[in-house]
Amino acid sequence: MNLTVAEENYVKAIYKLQEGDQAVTTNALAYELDTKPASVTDMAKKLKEKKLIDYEKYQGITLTPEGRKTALQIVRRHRLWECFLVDKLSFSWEEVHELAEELEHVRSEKLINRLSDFLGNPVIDPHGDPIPDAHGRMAKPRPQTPLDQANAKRLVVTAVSDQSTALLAFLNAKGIKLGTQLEIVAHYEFDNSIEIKMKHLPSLTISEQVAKNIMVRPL
Amino acid sequence: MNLTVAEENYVKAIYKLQEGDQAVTTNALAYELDTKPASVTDMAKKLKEKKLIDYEKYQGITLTPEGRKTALQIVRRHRLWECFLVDKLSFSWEEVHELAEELEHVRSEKLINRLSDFLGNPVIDPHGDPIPDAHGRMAKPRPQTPLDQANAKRLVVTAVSDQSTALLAFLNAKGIKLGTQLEIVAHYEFDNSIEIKMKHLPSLTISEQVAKNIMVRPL
DNA sequence: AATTAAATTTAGACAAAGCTAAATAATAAA
DNA sequence: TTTATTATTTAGCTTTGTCTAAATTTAATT
Repeated sequence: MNLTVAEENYVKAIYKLQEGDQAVTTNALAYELDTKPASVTDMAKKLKEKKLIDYEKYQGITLTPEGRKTALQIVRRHRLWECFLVDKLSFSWEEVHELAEELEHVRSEKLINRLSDFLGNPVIDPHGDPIPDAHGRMAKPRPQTPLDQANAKRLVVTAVSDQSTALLAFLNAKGIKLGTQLEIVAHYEFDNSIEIKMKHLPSLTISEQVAKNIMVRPL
Repeated sequence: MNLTVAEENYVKAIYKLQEGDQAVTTNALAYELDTKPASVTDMAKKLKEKKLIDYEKYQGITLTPEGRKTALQIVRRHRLWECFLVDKLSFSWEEVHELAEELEHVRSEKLINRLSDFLGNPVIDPHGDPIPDAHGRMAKPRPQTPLDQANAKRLVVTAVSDQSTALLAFLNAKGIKLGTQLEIVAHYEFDNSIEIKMKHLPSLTISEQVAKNIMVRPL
């Protein structure tokens, strides 16, 4: 099936938002893709036509098996390019997302399989996310929660989910990166902030807004 | 300046067709881009607006200095990706054109400069064409003529200019590739064919049509 | 159950990039 | 220098992906 770049981006976003079998809402998708709900409705009709999603008016969106397969291909391409940029071209992990976002739309099985071989068939990308293989099989993402929902005290950063350049640059400035160990000092409900502490550094207060995008697992 | 993929393709094609100061015609550009003259006229107006070309009704198209700079950036990206695909991912030279055609539209100076470093800053691509450096400077293409216009007898293949997949596959089947040495046995005017001979192989007849796209230099 | 609020969809419009068919300009031929 | 031919442009339409504003449906709250 020949998809446009826009269609691929929708499929990828639906995959990202679809937890389990819950349908993705029009609004959530519009927010994720930085577009308007009306545009999402339009595209939903097209993707349904192409049998990539199940969609009934007002009922939200879920990927079909075919749609899921497509999404996994795109995710594979994205994550392999991220590996390439970091491992071979010495980019830092917070720089690669936007570039991979473009490179992922070059559709060639042969290219991507050779790229994978060239990189030694990696199974996780620089953000700690697993890479689907050529058949769409992928390691289960390690149990991770957003930092604002973590209950354990001592944690390690495993990924950053909403990969806007601004956020990544912010984290970089604070010295927070993949593998960073930190502990939660306090969670202030009254102003939605979290105080964290990293070794050898003074403690640091961040907003829940930011914390939501930092994925961690217990150490 | 932010160009669309279509605009980049036009600029690149104009660069390719513009020999010296001669203006490129609407028809030639339409043929090169596999589109219609009316579409070229439309795009010419946009590119003039963006100051990438000089264009007056019925007078043909030439690149402005700014347009030439843009074209050289695109050519640089294209040729570096071709090197990457051949040198690092083991593609053969006739496979890479279409992939590079897509990769070239990922616009990032940093990416392309790092890619160049990673490849050892090559100065010619797998087709034998020179690669512009980061400032748009490029070695003069070596003196080469299309095979149908060669006067010397003993020749070496330096490039293939019209890089359609069909043509490249045809040449591959015949064993003609970059660096192949051959001699012209005879040029038959009456049916526009050329008989050539490669070492250790029986002689071979090809059409002028094909020969036009094989660039050679005297050996 | 009725009303309000929120989410979603429809209707109509726009920009980009292309097309066809018709009109016009430039060039070549008689 | 007319006429015929070829090249180019214009006019109007199509598709893709987006938008805003209005209408409608679903969900939440009285």
